[in-house]
Amino acid sequence: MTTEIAIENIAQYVGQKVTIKGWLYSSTRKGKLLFMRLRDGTGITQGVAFRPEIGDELFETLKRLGQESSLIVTGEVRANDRAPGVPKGYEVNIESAQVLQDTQDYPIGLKEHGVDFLLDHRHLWLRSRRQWAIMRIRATVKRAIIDFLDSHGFLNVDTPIITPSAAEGTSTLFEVDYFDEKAYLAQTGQLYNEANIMAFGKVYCFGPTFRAEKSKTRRHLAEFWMVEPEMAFFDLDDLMAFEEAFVSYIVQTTLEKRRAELEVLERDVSVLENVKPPFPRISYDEAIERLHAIREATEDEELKELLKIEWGDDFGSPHETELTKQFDRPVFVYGYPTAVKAFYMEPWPGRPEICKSVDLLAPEGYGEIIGGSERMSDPDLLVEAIRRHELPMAHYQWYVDLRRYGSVPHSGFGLGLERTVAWICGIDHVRETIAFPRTLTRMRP
RNA sequence: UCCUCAGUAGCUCAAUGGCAGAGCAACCGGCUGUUAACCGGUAGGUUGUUGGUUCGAAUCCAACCUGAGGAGCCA
Repeated sequence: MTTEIAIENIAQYVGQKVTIKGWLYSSTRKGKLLFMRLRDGTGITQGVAFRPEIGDELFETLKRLGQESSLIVTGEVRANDRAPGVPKGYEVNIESAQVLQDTQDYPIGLKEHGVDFLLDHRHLWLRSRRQWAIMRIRATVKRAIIDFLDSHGFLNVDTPIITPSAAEGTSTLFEVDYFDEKAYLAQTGQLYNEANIMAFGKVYCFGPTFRAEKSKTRRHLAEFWMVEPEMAFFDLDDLMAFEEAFVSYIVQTTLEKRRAELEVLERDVSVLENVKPPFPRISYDEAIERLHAIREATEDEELKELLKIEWGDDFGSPHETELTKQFDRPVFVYGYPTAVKAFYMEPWPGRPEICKSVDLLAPEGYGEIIGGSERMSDPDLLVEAIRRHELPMAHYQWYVDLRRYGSVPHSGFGLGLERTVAWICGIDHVRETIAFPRTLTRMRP
């Protein structure tokens, strides 16, 4: 009588006979001894086959199995410090095995490969240890996001993906044919969220979003996931306090639940352990001063050139990177110039040239993971802003209505899932944080 | 759209004007503690494409194709 187990729970079965259904990840032969690393989707463990114990026939069969062959093995679990795996330190002494398919010529070896090759084989690449760890962490981050919001009085309300016009009037969007009318894939659900909060108080949408920008960097995807919470009766200070609690919860939950995966990725978790409130808050004005000082101090001529900035300019990626290097946790930058931000942000009282916006920049060069703001609540100012940005007023009539019927101060933000996961995992490209990335040059597999 | 870099065996790379090579993977054999093992052997090539320079081009030149990194824009 054997128990079918998941490898992630193997520690509970030391001394017991178990069955594992999975795939051969790699194997090493040593004469009469055969070490088989087996994966079942929940972890990796080592199967040990000893020729005199299992007989020549089965030993020969197992010895010749190719990488990624599918099989079912049965044997006793024992603890052994030398055994590798996730979790490590356990192995199964193979007594019997059933081969479902002997795979030969699996394309992805255990040695290093180039990005182009790996992306062409993404459907198989997902099976490798690092990718497996990243996707498990992504699922945990997603779960933490939903749990936090659901337990803080938020209602999950889905927003449309097909929209009639650019919500913010800035990005390039994917065009679709909507029954002979031009429509676009949504780049944000925010405007709809603003309608929803007036009905439900606090809401969030969480889904895929689309940008047709021809961006070709480690921080960009054409299709990515964004969670957008929106809150009625929330000002900019409330917003920052909420965001830091939210991000801290996500990071601490991941640390707690995905230690083994972070270890696979060789992530320095001490950096993540710092991610607790309060986060430093600096104004845009102060950020510009800091950047000028950094620029003065650097000897690097190239960096000096990249860091050129004047009040009123938006930050580029080099600016964000240098700025975040000064802190050991995410940093808020608030009060950006109105001119570089979207039309709907509330003006700063007494300083109309800046607005009540706030971005959260992740440390270690990961850049902006959250963009948010207090939204404009005065109907007349909003109409004026829509005109100033030359947006089609007819499309925004309903949005202005929200300020005509019971307008309240309200705020919200969007958090990019892939950038957040990349930062938590400590990996250098967002394309590895989603199962099938869509980039400027890749739509397959 | 612009800038930079790359393309050679299934994979990762070397060969910079003179016989196209190595490691891994594959195949054959050996080993009772492997961890991307190790040891011996076998097989594996239209050097991204087209044109040019040259006695001779993977190497130099031009155009193109493909990919990567970055800028801009953004999460």
